[in-house]
Amino acid sequence: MAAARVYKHPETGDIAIPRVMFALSEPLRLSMVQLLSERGEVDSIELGPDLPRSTLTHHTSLLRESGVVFVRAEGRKCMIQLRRDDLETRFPGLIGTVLHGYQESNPGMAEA
Amino acid sequence: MAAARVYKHPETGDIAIPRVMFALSEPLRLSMVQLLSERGEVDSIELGPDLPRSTLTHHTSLLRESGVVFVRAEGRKCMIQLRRDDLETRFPGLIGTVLHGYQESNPGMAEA
DNA sequence: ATGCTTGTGCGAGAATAGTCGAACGATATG
DNA sequence: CATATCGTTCGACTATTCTCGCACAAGCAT
Repeated sequence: MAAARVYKHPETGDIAIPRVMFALSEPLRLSMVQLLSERGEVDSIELGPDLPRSTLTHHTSLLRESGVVFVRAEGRKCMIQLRRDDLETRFPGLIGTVLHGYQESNPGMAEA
Repeated sequence: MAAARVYKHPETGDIAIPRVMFALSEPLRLSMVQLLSERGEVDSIELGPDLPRSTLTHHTSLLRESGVVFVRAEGRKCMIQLRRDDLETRFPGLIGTVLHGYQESNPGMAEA
């Protein structure tokens, strides 16, 4: 039986640069994307274990709707990963340079 | 004699990626940066000839304070240009891929 | 069946962002 | 000197975003 929760994602061609830029303009979401870049697919709870659940849902929804991440339900979990290939297709090098710039100012985050 | 208006710009090292992403997340500012990319230094009025002047100032100030552009006064004019070299230093390839992505969805803008 | 875990959606409050008119000041022109 | 041009600032209004408590529902364990 299909998962109860099915998530809608924009088609690769419909990913809009202003929305991607906006999604990556908030430090909290930037840190989430940084973590996804390192770890591949994770349970969304790992992106903000101390956040209130509605705050976490708000940000993961924005990342999904902007086309930055894929989300799929796995039982009651919510698995999330970077849409790296689609973002590379549409905006080559964007994620790499943004995360590199991010790590320059937040070097300690990688160990978290 | 020095220009009456002297503009403050962040040092290259102080340009923060979230602020750059934010500056480039608004379609109006994206179109301004697209135009600067093509024409080099221009009178700021060329970025939005039909905009109310306070709206134009609001956006040009945000672009300057985020580190995306250089601004200098020339008499009563306001000359503005992309900080291309500094942005390439800090975030290699960012501007190129963002503007390429922007033009994919707004092909007619180049002739404006 | 009950209890726990986790996500979602609603709604509220606070903060931020976008728009822009009006007033003012500096520069340039007549 | 008067007028025109253009930028800035203030303040107001509207819109959007961020945070998050609460209630509810689905999945899982007991």
